Amino acid sequence: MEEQQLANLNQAQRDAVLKSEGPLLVLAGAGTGKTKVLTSRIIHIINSYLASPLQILAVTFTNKAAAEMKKRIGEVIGDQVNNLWIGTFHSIAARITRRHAEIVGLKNDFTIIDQDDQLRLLKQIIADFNIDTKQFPAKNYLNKISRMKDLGTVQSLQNQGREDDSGLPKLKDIFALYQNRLKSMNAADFGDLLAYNLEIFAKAPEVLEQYQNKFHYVLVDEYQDTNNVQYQWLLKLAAKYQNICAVGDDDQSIYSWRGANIANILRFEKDFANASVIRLEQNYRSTANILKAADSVILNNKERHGKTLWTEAGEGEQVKLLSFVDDRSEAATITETIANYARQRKYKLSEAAILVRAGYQTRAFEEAFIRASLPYKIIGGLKFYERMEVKDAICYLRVAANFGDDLALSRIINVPKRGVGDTTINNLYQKGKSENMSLFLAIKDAIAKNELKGKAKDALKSLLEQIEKWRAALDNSSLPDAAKLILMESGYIQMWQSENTLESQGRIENIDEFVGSLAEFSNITEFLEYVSLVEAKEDKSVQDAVSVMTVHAAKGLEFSLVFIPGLEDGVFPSSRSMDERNGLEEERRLLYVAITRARKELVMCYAQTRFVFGDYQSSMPSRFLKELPEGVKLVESANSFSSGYSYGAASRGSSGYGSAAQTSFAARPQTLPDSSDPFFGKRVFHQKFGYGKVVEVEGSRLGISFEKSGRKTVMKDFVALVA
DNA sequence: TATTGTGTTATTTTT
DNA sequence: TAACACAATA
Repeated sequence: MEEQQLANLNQAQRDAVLKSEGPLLVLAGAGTGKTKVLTSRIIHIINSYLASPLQILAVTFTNKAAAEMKKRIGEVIGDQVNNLWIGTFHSIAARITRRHAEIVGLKNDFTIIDQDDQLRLLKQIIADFNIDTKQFPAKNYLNKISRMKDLGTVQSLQNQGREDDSGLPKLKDIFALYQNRLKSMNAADFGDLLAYNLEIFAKAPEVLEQYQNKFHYVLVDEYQDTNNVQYQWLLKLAAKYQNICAVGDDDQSIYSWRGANIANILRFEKDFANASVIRLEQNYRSTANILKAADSVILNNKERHGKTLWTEAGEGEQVKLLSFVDDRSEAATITETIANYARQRKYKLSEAAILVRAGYQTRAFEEAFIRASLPYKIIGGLKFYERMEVKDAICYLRVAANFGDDLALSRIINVPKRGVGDTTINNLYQKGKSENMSLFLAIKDAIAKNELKGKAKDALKSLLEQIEKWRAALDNSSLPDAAKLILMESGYIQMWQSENTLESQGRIENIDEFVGSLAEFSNITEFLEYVSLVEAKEDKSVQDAVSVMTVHAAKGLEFSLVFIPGLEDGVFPSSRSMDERNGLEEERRLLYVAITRARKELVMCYAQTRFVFGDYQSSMPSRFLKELPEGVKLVESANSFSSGYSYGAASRGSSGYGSAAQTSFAARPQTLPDSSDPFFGKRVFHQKFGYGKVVEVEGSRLGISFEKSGRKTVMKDFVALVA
């Protein structure tokens, strides 16, 4: 059994599995079998009796990754898998916090609030502060507070006499109030879960010791994405046995804006004495050409351990680079290419993916796919439990389950409309605050003391009565039955029914699905824990469809055929990143992630002009394209006039503008501004911008002062000289 | 209180 | 463009 496990591994993988003692960093490149190593390692530890499952801690970032590992391990060791401490950072931290909640001033049934609730709460708090919310939106406070929790800089804010560097007025006070309110609601946000663990460990060393003694082996997935608090947490838990195995890829660190600190993986050997480092460099996913492209891009980064992926697979198809006049022809041609491949049975639709830098780019593809009637799915966006109607429904349940849940109550108090306006709600909220009672009790009190008038009074009175009745329903009937009753009696379903649009019908369907899904839970608490920490199951509605998603969302996935559109300065790399510190390195890693998703074919594209936020923007090809290896050819200068959308025009265009066809874009030497160029100073015509005069020439790029649209930079191939 | 109009502003989002 | 917040109004 043991030998069979090891026989499936290459030398480096085997080394990583067998080196069970002491700190180990496994630098696992894309597609090198990192999950295999993690699972084999755990199986090896158990089967060699180095430790029992209860003594192993394995943390991931996503439920998906945790579930995958659990499944693979379970296939070998059976039910024992359930004794492992395996899960996301947040779920394990929640588990520990619940056990010792009293140490941090919570009850063990505290609720975990999501971003929506966080924002709602912050808005309430900020409202009392006379802050210009235009200049300083609550969102900014939320971001800052989350980041502080990730980075563990909360203490420094509290201890400092002066305000912090964020420029957000009263941040310190608002933060303090925010924490107070959470505490009094017996609630914690995501950042708190980890932070409370550290607080527990600090306040109760015997508790820390208990866990340190318990966990003989600690394993971490995606180590490059850990934030400072997670890092401290791991350091503490692994302190006694020092058997920490961190698996990750510094080249795939793409979440710094969420607090991930790439330094954690870069300085691993300094943090842990006698640490070993093993590199997994044999790639089982992509062709040699794709790996070459990935490597030659990432080589330009300085902040990295350095590794080179290789494969036993052949060269494969050449990586392609396409250029377009605009984003619509880009989308049209990509769509057509995928459709052709599918028709030829070369790739199934589900084997193709379009990876974009930013969400707004998906729209052009959505339109193109609808036009071509090709099945597609946009991955990302709202998750099931985040949809408005589902959240509303959940909040009804939350209020019924817990009258003190102010956040949930304030969400549904006037949905459907009950004639309870902002002023009423605000007054009640103030009353609750000054008399130190929940919103629910404040309303009750106000009704008893006759402090409300007419419409609002009657509406709130009956709402309160209903809520109390619903609590009984929750106690006495099954979860789906209770939910059905609540959503009917509250008038919530009726509200959507009377709207009677396609959209509202969809919402009702979602509500039905939501109610049905409740059957899997035995009580409301169990369900609420599930929604707060576990993402909804995957959308299984469309099977064979092209995937369109952001590069971030594609991490960890693979596709035979990958398109990366929008490779222009300002899109990829994004304009914001270009002036952020270390921004470009992270963008480059992002591109590296995108490239390494491809198994067989990779097509990269850029467009001359792009319709962004209501008007046309012209842009230069991405600076990263210069970093591609020589073999990557601009194979086709594909043009079409967006007005026609015609595929015929696209192919005609490619012969008409063939001058770029044979040029190796990436290999072309950098040229300096050239005033001797034949274009310089000439009057030219551009399809989109009309007539203009060339005022600057840099290689194939022309700076043109257009008569109508002003100064733009465009590629030489897209303008024609006029007499 | 609810509706309508105006202005502002646009990355990435594992829990 | 389109989504959102907020102010002015019915």
